[in-house]
Amino acid sequence: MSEPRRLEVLRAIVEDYVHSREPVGSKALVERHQLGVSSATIRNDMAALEEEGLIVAPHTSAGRIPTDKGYRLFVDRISDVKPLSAAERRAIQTLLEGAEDLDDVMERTVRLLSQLTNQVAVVQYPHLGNARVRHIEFVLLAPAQVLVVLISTTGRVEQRVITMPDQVAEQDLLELRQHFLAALGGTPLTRITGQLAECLATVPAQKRRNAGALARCLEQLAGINREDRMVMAGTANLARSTVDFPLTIGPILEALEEQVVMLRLLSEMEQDARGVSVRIGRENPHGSLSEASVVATGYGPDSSAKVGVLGPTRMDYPNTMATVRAVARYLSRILNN
Amino acid sequence: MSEPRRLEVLRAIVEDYVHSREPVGSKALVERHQLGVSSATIRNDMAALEEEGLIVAPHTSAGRIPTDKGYRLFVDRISDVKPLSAAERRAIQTLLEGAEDLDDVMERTVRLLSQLTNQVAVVQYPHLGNARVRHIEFVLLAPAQVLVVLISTTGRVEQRVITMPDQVAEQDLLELRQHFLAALGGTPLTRITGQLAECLATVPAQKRRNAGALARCLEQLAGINREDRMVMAGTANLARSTVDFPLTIGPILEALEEQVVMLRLLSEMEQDARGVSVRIGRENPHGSLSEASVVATGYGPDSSAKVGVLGPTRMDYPNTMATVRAVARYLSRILNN
DNA sequence: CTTAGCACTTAGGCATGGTGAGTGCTAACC
DNA sequence: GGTTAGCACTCACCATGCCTAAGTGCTAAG
Repeated sequence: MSEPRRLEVLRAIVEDYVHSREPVGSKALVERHQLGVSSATIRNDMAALEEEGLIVAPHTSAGRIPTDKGYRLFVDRISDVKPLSAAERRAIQTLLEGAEDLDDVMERTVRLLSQLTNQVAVVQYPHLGNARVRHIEFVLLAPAQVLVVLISTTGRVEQRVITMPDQVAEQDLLELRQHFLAALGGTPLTRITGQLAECLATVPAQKRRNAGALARCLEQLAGINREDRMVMAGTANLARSTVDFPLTIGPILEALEEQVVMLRLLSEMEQDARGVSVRIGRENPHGSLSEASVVATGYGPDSSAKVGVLGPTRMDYPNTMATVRAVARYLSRILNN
Repeated sequence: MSEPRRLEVLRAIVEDYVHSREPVGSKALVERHQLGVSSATIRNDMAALEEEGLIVAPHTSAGRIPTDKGYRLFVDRISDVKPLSAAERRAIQTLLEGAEDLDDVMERTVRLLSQLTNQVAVVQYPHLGNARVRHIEFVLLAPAQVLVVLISTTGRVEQRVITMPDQVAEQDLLELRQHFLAALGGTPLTRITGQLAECLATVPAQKRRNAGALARCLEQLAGINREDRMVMAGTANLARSTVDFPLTIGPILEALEEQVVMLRLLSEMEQDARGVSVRIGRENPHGSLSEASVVATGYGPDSSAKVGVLGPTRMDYPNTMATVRAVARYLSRILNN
């Protein structure tokens, strides 16, 4: 009972099951694959695979289906990441290059990914990373209303309108802006709190209240960590793929709506050597995802933000992994500009 | 066979069916409601109602369920809009008042609405309405990179970073800004294209290319009509309510993801005298929504942006209508500040 | 180690029959 | 006229039993 053939049998089972959605038996297996042995031999192999917990029979006399562990072995040791077709590459490239701003890029990415994989796609907004303060603007909208704009070195712009405690003149705002900018310019967004305190100390007392309000606002703007935002698309695919066991779609939709759950899950996923990370079925922390798999990878300069898809454990891993990886690469490239 | 009693029977059927999800028969009806007549009489009434197309029997010997037309009559003539409980009112108020910016308000609104109604909630971003240009800012980020900011009188801020065709000095930008602002200040966002053309004509030739780039960008920013954006929550509720007939959930999810479909649907809905608008089953344009109902209403100063929910035709209309209306009112109030 | 053969298990399809809910109709009643 | 009781009739639904096809594990031989 040779080890390599047993793996080959597992691969065949996974591939057939992913394709047909039905338990696959020994006879069907020898018919559809060139294994060079009889069904009886396959049965022996299958018994061994079942012994190892890689496949199970749903009932006494049905074929076998892979377990989570079986998929895991398949993903880790057996499957190759299939290269994408040229057409797919072109589609990704042209679609992403047409994007106008960051929101648009994110939007297009999820749509594209969900269409290419026929699954639910998810993308996390890029990290602030080591972004620093590049510009600050205070714009007087009304006697006591100020638009505060904070621009980081990554090109990210955050803004908010606040109401000032005291009336404020245009000239004052300009001065305050210079003052803050001088103190904060080049400071990492994660560190501006300390600088702001120092900075405030040197402001003349009668402007202190206004300056304090502005400072608090800047602090909040810097704290808006986009990394905890995500975009999603393709939930309709979920309905299609769970048509056989619609019991689980509710919990999965709930988990997806609870973005916190997905975000934690994504950030926990470390990518392996091949550049993608896979969580299969019960490997997922959240119980409601016990029949779902997540394929994700990082993108961007430090690969800290994640992009990926979610689908049934019975998914086409090689293809999905390839697509996710490709999209992440193009995404990184686009964002470098 | 009195007309009022027949309507009473229809009401009873609708209420029971919404509650139990099962066809309701004549006997059960007289037991659960004080109709003062026997089941035989009810049968006669039911036959008449079926004749009018207000109810149907799924098969020969089951109870009756309301048709779309039956729900329509129920909504239009029979049901009252139930007032919300004090607790619900408080919940709405406190939750919405805690919001920080517009995005946050939208987000909280859909979550709240989907939780209160146990359905899918949808809210359209407010219209630009008759917003006018209030401020323009050009911020030099790098030798040829400029952040363009457009602020409207409604407090909306749109921004984008563009790359200039030629190098540009800080001073030039300041002048261009003054120039544009002088020409555009107070112009409705919908009309700035003409003004921009005039304005460009008076720019010195060597600055023309840069000015043109900035003008195009401003035009685009003004054109970003937030009205064609919407936020959605509670898709998981959809799965729960379609647990009986999961066939339709796929198409509905698709329609929801195709935001265009929903947006057109929402904007087509005119609210009636009671301040809410209802589309029932096949009244919806899109075929995939033939088993769904939409309850929506306008909010904001001119009630042009819409907020509403989507659920199965078998929904608790009185409650849903009351909740949608209440949320819309609080939403309008919040946005007035 | 591989294979053929065989006994064994079981899901799923199909016909059968019984049951209960609900109907429509008719004839009597107020 | 509207209302009611009674009754025959219709189906969905369920349980039962039977059969078949698929697939297995095991054993003994190659």
